[in-house]
Amino acid sequence: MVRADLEDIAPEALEREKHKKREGLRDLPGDTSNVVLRFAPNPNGPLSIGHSRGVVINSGYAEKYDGKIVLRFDDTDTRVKPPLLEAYSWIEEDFEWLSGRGADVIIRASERMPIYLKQAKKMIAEGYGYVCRCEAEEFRKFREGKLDCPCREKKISKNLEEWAEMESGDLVEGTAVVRVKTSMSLPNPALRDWPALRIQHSPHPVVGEKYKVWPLLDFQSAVEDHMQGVTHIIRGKDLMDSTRKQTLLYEHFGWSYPETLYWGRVKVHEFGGFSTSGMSSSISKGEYDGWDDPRLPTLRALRRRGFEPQSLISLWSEIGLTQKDISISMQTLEAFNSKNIDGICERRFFVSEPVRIQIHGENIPSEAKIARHPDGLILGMREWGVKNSIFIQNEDLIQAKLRLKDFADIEINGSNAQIEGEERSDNRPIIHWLPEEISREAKMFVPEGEGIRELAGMIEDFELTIGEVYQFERVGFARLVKINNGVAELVWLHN
RNA sequence: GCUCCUGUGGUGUAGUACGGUCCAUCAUUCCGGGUUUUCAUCCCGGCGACCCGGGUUCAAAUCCCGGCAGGAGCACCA
Repeated sequence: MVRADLEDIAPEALEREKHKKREGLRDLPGDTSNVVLRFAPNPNGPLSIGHSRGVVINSGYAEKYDGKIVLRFDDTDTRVKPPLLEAYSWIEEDFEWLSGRGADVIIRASERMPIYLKQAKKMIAEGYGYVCRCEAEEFRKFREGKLDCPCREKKISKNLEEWAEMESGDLVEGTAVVRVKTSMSLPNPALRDWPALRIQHSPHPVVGEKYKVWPLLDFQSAVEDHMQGVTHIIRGKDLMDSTRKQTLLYEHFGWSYPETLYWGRVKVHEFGGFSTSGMSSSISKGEYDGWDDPRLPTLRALRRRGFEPQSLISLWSEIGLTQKDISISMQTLEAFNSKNIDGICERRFFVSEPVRIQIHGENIPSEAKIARHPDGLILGMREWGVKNSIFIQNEDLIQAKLRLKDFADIEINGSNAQIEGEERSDNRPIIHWLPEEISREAKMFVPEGEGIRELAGMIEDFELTIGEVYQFERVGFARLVKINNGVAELVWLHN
């Protein structure tokens, strides 16, 4: 009835935008007039592909709302995940490479300790925090049984006294912790009097032995987000309870908690269980060459192989911000990358497992010209001098009649090839090849399972630039990383 | 055990707040074809999905209830 009326009055009102996929990032909730976002990694290694989601999504929103982004190093643990001094600048570089710009504000939690310590003392003084002397195991029982820990009822003055002992270093590690006094009867056990600061006497790589008490993530992060005026927190949904814990703290301090969004767990099919600390120890054991080893899921490795930052941006934008736990494949990233680089990569030949053959014929052309790029996106030709001796791939040798790309039709007999004509005369297979004079020894490193396969071959020695990604025709994309004793070293990218 | 999150083709995603026009979008993979002196790029076509069971309703991917499955937190890690 209503619908029938509408059809008369305003038929366009019934038109619904269907069959359309939403483009770009979903709108941010809340006040978006002055967006401040943050990206907060632990500086215990360079950024990995997993971190890249945070960089891409946060920078995407910063751009969308003309907001600011804070890069904060959460380096308040010297024991379990100790900071790596070099990692701070690595991360800044990785961030800039990926987002195309530096962060608006860069801070290290370790440099902001006075603020956290002051806030902790305030919390204790106001009776919202207390020094708990229970052992971890002991407290676990109280938490599980919804029982108050005896330390909970201590007088504020006593708590402040013990806090002073913690700060001064008089208390040894493990003998005291500052807890936020929420409630022990909360249905969610994670929120019951959660720990905010603990004693750590081991030196910090940045500030040394200056501090004896260090905040845990939930406390440090909560305080710092407020100090920086963060309006929107985008974090993994494994940190949902952090939001709940921190909200309780904010309520106590009379602050208002930022809008919070979450993403789910991401697994990259090709990279099973890599953790920053795991990679770190594998590298020091010599199992990998370094953080940019092509088998590693670090941004440095992807960069070294030849991935463009735009490809990561496309990937994460396509995935968007969802709370689903997902499992993605490098194939998807590679598809984006192929599209991004195909038009800008010069073509070259790489003859793997080369076989030398002699070419014979009446009038062998003395030179060959092959386009730098087949679609003319890059102008110009690769020009070679040609004599009798050439290399072709061992696997191409089995064919009898072949065409040497952009050169001549041939027929192979043993290790000799007869030229049948320069023009293409039929649709015999076309292979890539190299005159001996233009060939340079090369090694291509192809990650394969746990190891790296070293593919020996000859690379076309025509205007090679170190650091450049080339598309090797009929082979795939690879990056020229160096020329070592005359041997070109290539790192495989993808097909 | 307690608390929480998520379930749309092989993978990822749109649609779900306001139920219909959704025989369900787009990307990627895969399959087939076209262009191409690369097994690249590009173009065309195809296969393929609403976790299950009830309920409400003329009508459910969408609302309700109950299952099931996957993931996370309950660290003196981040």
